Amino acid sequence: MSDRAAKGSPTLEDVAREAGVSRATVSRVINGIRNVDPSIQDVVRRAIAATGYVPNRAARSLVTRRAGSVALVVSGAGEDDGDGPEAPFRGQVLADPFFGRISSGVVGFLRQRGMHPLLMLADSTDARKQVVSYLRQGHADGALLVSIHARDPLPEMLVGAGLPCVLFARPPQPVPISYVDLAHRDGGRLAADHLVERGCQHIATISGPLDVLASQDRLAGFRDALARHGHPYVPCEEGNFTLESGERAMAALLAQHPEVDGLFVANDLMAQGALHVLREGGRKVPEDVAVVGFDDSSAAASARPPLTTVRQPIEEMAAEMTRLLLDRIDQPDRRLTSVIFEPTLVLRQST
Amino acid sequence: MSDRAAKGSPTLEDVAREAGVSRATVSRVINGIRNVDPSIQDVVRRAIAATGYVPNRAARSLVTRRAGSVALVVSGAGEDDGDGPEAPFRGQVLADPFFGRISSGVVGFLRQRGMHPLLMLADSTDARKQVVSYLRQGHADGALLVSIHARDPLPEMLVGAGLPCVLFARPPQPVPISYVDLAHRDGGRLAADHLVERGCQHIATISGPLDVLASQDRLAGFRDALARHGHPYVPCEEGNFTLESGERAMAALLAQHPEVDGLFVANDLMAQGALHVLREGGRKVPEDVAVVGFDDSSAAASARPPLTTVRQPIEEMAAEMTRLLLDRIDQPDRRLTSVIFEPTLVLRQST
DNA sequence: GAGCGCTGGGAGAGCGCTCTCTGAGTGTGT
DNA sequence: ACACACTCAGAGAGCGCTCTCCCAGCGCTC
Repeated sequence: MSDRAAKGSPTLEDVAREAGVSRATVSRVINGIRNVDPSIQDVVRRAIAATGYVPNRAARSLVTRRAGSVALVVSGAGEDDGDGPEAPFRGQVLADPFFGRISSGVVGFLRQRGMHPLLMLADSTDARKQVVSYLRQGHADGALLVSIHARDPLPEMLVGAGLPCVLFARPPQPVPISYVDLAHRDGGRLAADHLVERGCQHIATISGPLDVLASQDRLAGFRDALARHGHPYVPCEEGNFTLESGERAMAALLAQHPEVDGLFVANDLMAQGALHVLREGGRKVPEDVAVVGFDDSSAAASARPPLTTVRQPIEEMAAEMTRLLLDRIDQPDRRLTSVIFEPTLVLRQST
Repeated sequence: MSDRAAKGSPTLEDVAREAGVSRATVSRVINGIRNVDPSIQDVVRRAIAATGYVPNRAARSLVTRRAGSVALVVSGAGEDDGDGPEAPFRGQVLADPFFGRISSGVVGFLRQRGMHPLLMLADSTDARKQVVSYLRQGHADGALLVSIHARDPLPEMLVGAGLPCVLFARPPQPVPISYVDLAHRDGGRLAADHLVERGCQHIATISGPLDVLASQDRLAGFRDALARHGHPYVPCEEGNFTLESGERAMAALLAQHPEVDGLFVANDLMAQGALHVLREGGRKVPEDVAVVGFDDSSAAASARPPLTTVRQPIEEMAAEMTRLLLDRIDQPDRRLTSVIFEPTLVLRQST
């Protein structure tokens, strides 16, 4: 007790002495490997408890060459660079609940394995380099990558550095990386089927930015389904996923197509903006116009009326992404695998 | 090149050989210590570039006894325990934009020092134990603690384990820990002064849960200021920071005090709920009722009308919290310091 | 010119762990 | 009875780095 206090925390050696066995045996017990006599296991475990031993992570990973942790990297938001280092809060990416739900899923999954993610932001060329070099130092065994926009070079940089890596969402260019994604087309289809079923005759949509794959797919799925239902033409305004852009798009739609009675909006935040404009325009939702959102974010529940919306199982997707990464770290040679999740329709009062 | 590929990544030894100096010298150059001849520094740097050397984090922290990273721990949300481990997504804490803004501030500050936080959730007794043991293994040199509610035992557990630690928000019980906090009373005062100045005569408030220190302080500051302005009595309904509770509280307030023409709500989300109820009740905001929120969250900007609100500089607070922790890690013996931030009033259309 | 401090660099001892190798002890087959 | 396999535990060599010695060289004082 006293000498331990002087020497810092107890080591394997201390436990071994306490238990009257060798370091190797204690190590075996701790890592649960090979055949150790049960009675000796007991003695060792008692010694561990007595000394209050905790394995030293650095020493362990020095020899195993494993960090025992993974990084959660949020990338993008800085295609254009040359940004000053004096902008530490630039980009509210982390404050986006979408990202929060991903963290939730990742943390929830990792903790079951006694792990915790390293949170990193890669929003400029410099930051991306820093991330790669940091990971190469062995701070993490792999990376979970949430990329904000197209043409992000980070996935390739990580693969180039030999780091296991899984993406959230399919990469725009084909890169040999595992990923999880949502069947966005099916989400669009769900919305379309629902609006038709509700009896809407004049259906329009507000899409996300069309350089984003997910936006394209949601729109395509929506249009395809409507075409099958006999609506070959669907008015569409493009937004950029913000509330204001939703308001703008709705106003434009209303001006050009005042007869609209059914609306699909590519995310909940824009849908909330659309609701504002519809209300100001004197349209009742859902009586005059039925509105379907996308994501099932908190904005959907807090909108008035609450939004019917296409739900992405983000937490489950994030958990699966994490599982894929851990698998890959364990077996680097295994074939790449990707998992596509199906969206579901959440019915609320807006339709 | 070829032998390096065979042996994994290059080590100090490799760089030393390439540069024709000793390991120690290379180490000195990398860590920028002591006097190394500039010409030799140059040679070494070239050798580092040539070999593509990256220092091995594990080896380094084994000898320095420093992890070189800190943990961001979100605690609480599980006073009551005995929860099954099968609930990985329980608690949407991480999806809360409030927490997102904290992460943003922390990450933004740390990255300037080439560091990244470890994200941990401590929402049950088991999880808290796991967190402490994980940190004791040396995964991080200290913890940033965001505690969700009162009587969280984690701060004391961490201090007990000898881990440097800084809290976001003042601990309910006096614990010898540094913290950052907002002058919540001043926030309440700002709201009161503003409503009085706007000419409101019948002022009411919706408070947060009154077992939370911040809620108490906001209410007390609000009441004190109103009393000074000659409003000794202020109707108050207690909410729990959710949208629904804001709706409920507003309905109750409206029923008992239909004459209300000024309202202070202890957070933006509840204020948004209040706005819904006011609109349904046919009251115009701000003409009939002026509404002030708290936080300046995204809900404030997306509300209709946009909310006048008391702004917490969360990112700055988080950055300062991080600075305090790093200071403490560097100089463990230094006196505890805490920093209180002043709120500001953000004027929008709701008043 | 002997003694001194001061600077620049090398040698080498670990940090705490894992893991291979070795060897003692215990069955099992013929 | 002996060879052989098999189980279990210890010895010891590192993993890659830092950091404390230690020593060589140089310029200075007296």
